[in-house]
Amino acid sequence: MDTRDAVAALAALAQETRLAAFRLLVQAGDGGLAAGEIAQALDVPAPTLSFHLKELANAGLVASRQDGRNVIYRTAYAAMDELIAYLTDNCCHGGQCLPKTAAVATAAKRRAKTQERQP
Amino acid sequence: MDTRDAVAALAALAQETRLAAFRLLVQAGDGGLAAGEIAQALDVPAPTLSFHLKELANAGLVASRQDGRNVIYRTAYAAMDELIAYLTDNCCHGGQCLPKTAAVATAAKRRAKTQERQP
DNA sequence: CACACATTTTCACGATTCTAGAATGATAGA
DNA sequence: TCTATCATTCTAGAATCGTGAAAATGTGTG
Repeated sequence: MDTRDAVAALAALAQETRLAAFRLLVQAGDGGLAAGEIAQALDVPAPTLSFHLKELANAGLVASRQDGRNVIYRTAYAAMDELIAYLTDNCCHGGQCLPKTAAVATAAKRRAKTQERQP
Repeated sequence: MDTRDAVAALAALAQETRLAAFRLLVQAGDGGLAAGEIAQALDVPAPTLSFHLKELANAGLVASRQDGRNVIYRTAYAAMDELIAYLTDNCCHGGQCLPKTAAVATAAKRRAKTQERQP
């Protein structure tokens, strides 16, 4: 994940409704949630939610699939993982944040070598 | 760190110039950097940088101190740690992101009990 | 095919954010 | 005190973002 992607992911999460929607999807797990369910749970008009889900999708943080006439959204854990790896690696130089987070920084570096997931 | 703080921190980092400044400060380490040095390094006009540094400071991600006629900024590692803890805890439910990041989630929970740093 | 329903797209408006020139405040040295 | 330097605040214009009504698209059912 490069800086451009990181800024996009951070911007996607830096909005109350979107963060709430994302957290809801994380809670929902791999099964995901229909757009309507999210809209109802968050008490947000459908068009507004659709706008935000699109933002999250553009940032690669969620994926969608059609299920009948519903659209099911689910979190893309890989993207979230990459974001956290970016933060621990670039913004916690040498694991200065917390001793325990240093372990992740190294995991992040290892991931960087493996590279290429989602095109 | 509650959701409000998390959104503020994410918003603070979700901007190219601010993320670049923050990364620079992380690289600089505990010694920090003068506002002018950052402005020069990033090739950004002083008023623009000042605006962004203020945003970072408001989000609690950086701290400043006066040193002669310079103002030295340094990263507030605790805040960054809390942000990462929030993300791993709330957006990687059960460490689904990556096996290795699960360790951090537990560290985050442990931190939550310890609580209270910076007022 | 016609209908009902879920979602997305389009559009317009107001609010917020980003940018940088000009002016102001603070500090050190002559 | 005067001057130079560094940083911030003031200000205004441009750009971006968030919102929700109305219309359009797609999907399953009768």
